Amino acid sequence: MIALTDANNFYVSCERVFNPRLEGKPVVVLSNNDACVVARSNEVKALGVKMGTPLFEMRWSATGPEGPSLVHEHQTQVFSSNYALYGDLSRRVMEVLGQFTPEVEVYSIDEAFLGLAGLSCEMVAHHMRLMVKQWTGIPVSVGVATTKTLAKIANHQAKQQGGVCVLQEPEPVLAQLPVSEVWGIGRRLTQRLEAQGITTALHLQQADLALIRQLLGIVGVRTVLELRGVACLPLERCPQPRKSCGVSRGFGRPVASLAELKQAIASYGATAAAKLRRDHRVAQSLQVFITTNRFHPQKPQYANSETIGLPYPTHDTLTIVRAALGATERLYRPGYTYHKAGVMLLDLSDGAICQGGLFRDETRRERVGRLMVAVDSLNRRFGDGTVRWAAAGLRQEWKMRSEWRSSRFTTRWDELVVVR
DNA sequence: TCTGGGGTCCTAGGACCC
DNA sequence: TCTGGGGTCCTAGGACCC
Repeated sequence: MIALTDANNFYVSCERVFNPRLEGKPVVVLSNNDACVVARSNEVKALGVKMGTPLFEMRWSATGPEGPSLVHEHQTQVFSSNYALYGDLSRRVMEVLGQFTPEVEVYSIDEAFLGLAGLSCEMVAHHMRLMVKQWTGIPVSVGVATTKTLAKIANHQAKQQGGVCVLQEPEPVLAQLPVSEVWGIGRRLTQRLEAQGITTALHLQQADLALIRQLLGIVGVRTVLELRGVACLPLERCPQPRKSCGVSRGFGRPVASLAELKQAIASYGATAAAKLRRDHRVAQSLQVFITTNRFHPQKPQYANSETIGLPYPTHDTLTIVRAALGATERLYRPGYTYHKAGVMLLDLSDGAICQGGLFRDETRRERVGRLMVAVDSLNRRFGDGTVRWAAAGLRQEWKMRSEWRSSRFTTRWDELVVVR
């Protein structure tokens, strides 16, 4: 049997751990740039606010721009996202789960698959829920079934039944479940299936495999088999090393000048390079993209990207940022207001395996390597941003909005919770 | 005024090889 | 008259997930 644990309204729950006054109140957490709702407390879900709703729409009202604001009328508590906090609490939740079995696959920031072979499912599921809540403050739901896809559905059930569901006989549940709720069936595939009269998970489970192969490809066939209890997706205990690593952001205000665009790209490139070093990976190429705001079609639109090969696989900020800035100069067109930009590092490989370059300056490589180690350790010890790159600018007026971020209670000495 | 970010996998088509 | 078959690699686009 496989369990899927999934935290309830995870980001909202993280905020409540350090601010119990939020309990029972409507709470939302916003995406980057304070743009969209990405986590909702049950109270907010009950108000009919959809996942992904832009904040400005919530500030209008449920009925349109003229009505009373959902935020004000219901005293909704609004938070900017605080990934330092959520990431750390996620790590703690996973650590607790790891005490029940070594068979843990961390699937996302708030979900894990667990192999329960040889364990008493019902008992373990309840115990896990209790321990995670007691030791981290985070409420989780646990679904158990014979395959990952069915465990997802069991978890969906658990959320409506007090937190635990062991799915022995899936069929009655599948009959009630819209096909769009099945893991792996998104918006487009739902349309394709519905056109064939396949509207419930049970229809999908019983569909003809040849038809599914044609309609949804090999991935869809796996989904159908998984619904039938044939495991096609193994538990992945060791995360596969990343193949790409990107950093992109929308700007806090429109950016028109090349100088500011280059600051942003330098900043994102430096962040991406630091991630690479943390993972002990190196990149062989990179891509830079810039774009105007597609939500303002009446304004002139421009979006473009450039992919560049690096002279040798590297994770050094100087090489990466220099290459990214060169691309930015070639991509830039005056006369537009830019809204978003990003740097993606591609063709990643293991940094421990280093292919020397025929014309590579080994002395410089070693010196730059030592510089990176120094910068990383200072930032690790004293907090991100302690040492920054001048190319990223000092004032950074383009920086994303983050007006309502709570403290980083668990990862910054100067932001510890205060008890009066 | 205000509309997220970071990933993965699969497929089809083109270029190229023998 | 008649123009193969089998394979790899790369890329872009489309789909999905949280």
